[in-house]
Amino acid sequence: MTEPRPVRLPDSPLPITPQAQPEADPAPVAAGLAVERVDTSFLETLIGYNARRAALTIIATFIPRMAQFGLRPVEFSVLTLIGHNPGITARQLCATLDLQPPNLVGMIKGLEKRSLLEKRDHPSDRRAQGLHLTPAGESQLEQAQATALALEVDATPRLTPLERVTLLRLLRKIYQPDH
Amino acid sequence: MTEPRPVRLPDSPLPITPQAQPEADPAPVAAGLAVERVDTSFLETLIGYNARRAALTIIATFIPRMAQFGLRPVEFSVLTLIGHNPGITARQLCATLDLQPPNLVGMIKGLEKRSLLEKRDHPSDRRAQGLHLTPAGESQLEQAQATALALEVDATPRLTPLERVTLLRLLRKIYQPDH
DNA sequence: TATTGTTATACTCTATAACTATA
DNA sequence: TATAGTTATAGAGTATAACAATA
Repeated sequence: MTEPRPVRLPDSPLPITPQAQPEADPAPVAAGLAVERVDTSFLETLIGYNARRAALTIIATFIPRMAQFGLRPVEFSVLTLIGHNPGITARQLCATLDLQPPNLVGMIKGLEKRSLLEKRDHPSDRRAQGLHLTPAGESQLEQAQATALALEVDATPRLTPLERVTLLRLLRKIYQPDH
Repeated sequence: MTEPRPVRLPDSPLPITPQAQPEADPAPVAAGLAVERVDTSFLETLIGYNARRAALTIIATFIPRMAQFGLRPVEFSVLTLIGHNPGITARQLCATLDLQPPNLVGMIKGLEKRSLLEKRDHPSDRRAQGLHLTPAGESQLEQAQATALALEVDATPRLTPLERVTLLRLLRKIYQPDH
């Protein structure tokens, strides 16, 4: 077995500088030295890694604060889109939020059972149903949206208003390829 | 039942401009009009929503390209950290990547069975084990890292190099509160 | 023939409780 | 008493196949 060797890449965009390694020991220690500070420099060069970590951080604040409304992240998105788009269909929700139709069925059913939304006949397609908020749903959504705006700022306290705008613009460029 | 009313917030950071609504109809249509273009303006003001959508977009490219190495996103992160931090413990991996220890056990076991990493005695704590890549693991990791760097650029074609640097910096400010 | 909504189902991911060996 | 690693298990999230009604 060879001496543990830090991985290096030829084209790394940032210098990869691992911990100082133990010099060759006269009495070789099979286990090596303990790691004191974890080097995360390579992962931090990856947008996917950083975006995922940031999203999970905000969601970790979102979930407990939205629990008062009984809304999980995707349920909040669904309710928001119905509120701003009365008569939207399940198919349109799936396309907009990148959901699989079977996974939306139970969600709609639950929100309907809680009297937050209702299905109506679609005006031109008898296969489809238009989704509409009830007055209770609209009231709930208004409070939930205010909570969402406030918690986002609380969850990202180190971002300035300008940085927020910049960040939103760059993130949209990733998942909206044709805008 | 009242006329469908678009939700408005007093303090919305961006103007919320829903679709033009149907004027009051002399013969009231219970179902309303169909939605033509979905208004997502409110969700697009939320960093959490945009970060999640962007992360999922990149991961959707990551998964099929990393399948050739049999590495899923978290497995790639684990292998990377072990490669750059020989002797790191499971506890340190969990703390760094925000994983639950029980969820790491099977992953380590699988990577060990594939001879990509090995456990060694920890030099000072007999409860813990130091994790090290095998030569096969290091080789695999080098190729996987090169693939990860390339696919990120492919998955975010509309970002300039400067925008990438800016985005990484802002995302890190979210999930690294004390840097 | 294609699409909307649906059911059933399976697979992955994540979280909690409880245990052991050691610090 | 606290911590590192582990087991078992439950829940949430996500994916595919197949179907009825309608386009």
